[in-house]
Amino acid sequence: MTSRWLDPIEDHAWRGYRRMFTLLEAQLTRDLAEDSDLSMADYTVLSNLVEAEDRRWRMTELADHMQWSQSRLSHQVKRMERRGLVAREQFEGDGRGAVVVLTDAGFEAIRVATPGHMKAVRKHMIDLLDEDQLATLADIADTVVAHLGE
Amino acid sequence: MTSRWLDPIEDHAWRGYRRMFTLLEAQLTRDLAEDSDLSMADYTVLSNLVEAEDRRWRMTELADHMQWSQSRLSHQVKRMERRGLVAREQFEGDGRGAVVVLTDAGFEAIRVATPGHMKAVRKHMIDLLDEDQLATLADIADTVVAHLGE
DNA sequence: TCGCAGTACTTGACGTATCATATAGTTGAG
DNA sequence: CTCAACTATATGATACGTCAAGTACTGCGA
Repeated sequence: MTSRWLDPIEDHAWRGYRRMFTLLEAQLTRDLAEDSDLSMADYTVLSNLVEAEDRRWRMTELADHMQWSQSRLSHQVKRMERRGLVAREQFEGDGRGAVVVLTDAGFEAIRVATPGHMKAVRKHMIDLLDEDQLATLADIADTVVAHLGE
Repeated sequence: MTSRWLDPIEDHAWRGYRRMFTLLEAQLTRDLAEDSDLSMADYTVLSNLVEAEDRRWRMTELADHMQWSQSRLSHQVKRMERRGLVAREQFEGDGRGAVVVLTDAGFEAIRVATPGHMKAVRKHMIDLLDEDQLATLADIADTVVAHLGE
């Protein structure tokens, strides 16, 4: 059924991409869980907060930045709040607004987890590729993201 | 925090890849849901069954082939069975074995869904890339999959 | 042929993602 | 100044995915 829709090169690229991301996601999730008690979702939220000024971010803006739905972020933050990784504050100047803040525990959690996680990213993907491949991957991603994007 | 772990090209490739796959997955899921009542998981299972001889596959082998856990497949099949897309049969010759079979309804569902889905795959990814990029993407995927693989 | 280790699969609990809906605060037209 | 439309966020239902545990059958050594 495939050859009707994609030629061999396209098919190879598409199936390969699908398989790669399935496996990679599973592996990174496992590695991260092993030495950190964090899920990929936790890690993503925490790393964005760490990179932010003042370790805080307004809900909507963070959701946009991460390209998550507001609902997804809201649920995620609720779970993380329960575990003490983040806290919520009122946004000054707009009674509807909420701000997520990285707690000390959250900061500590990602500080500890990052070296291992980035090692895994290298091991399972980045270090397997040469510079041309990395550059092409970046191009591909930019192209696709620009098309879907914003 | 990034530059400590990845150089600029690596970082660009990595963040780009993550963003691409987040957006692409979401878009394909939405497109598929719009004209088919199928999730990506449904679609994947159905398309593997369609490609199989006799429209059937033993659980373990299908799970291996798709690189899914048995549990994941079992849950998915249960949900699909409930909707009449697949059926389960006993595996002859081993009382423990189970076989998933594509029903007529399941066949019809994927027959109808495939053109639109493949159009979306082209539109949001394949047709955006030139032949070199596709070939490189296939290489990258093969490399990563071989590393993680089997 | 007994019994136990191993294999095939299912189930339950829980975290995660989506959509639809609810709630509360804001803003602008009149 | 009021109210309807809009925005920011939260929540409930349900689908999805993982891990751990359970059930049931197989096969093999003693």
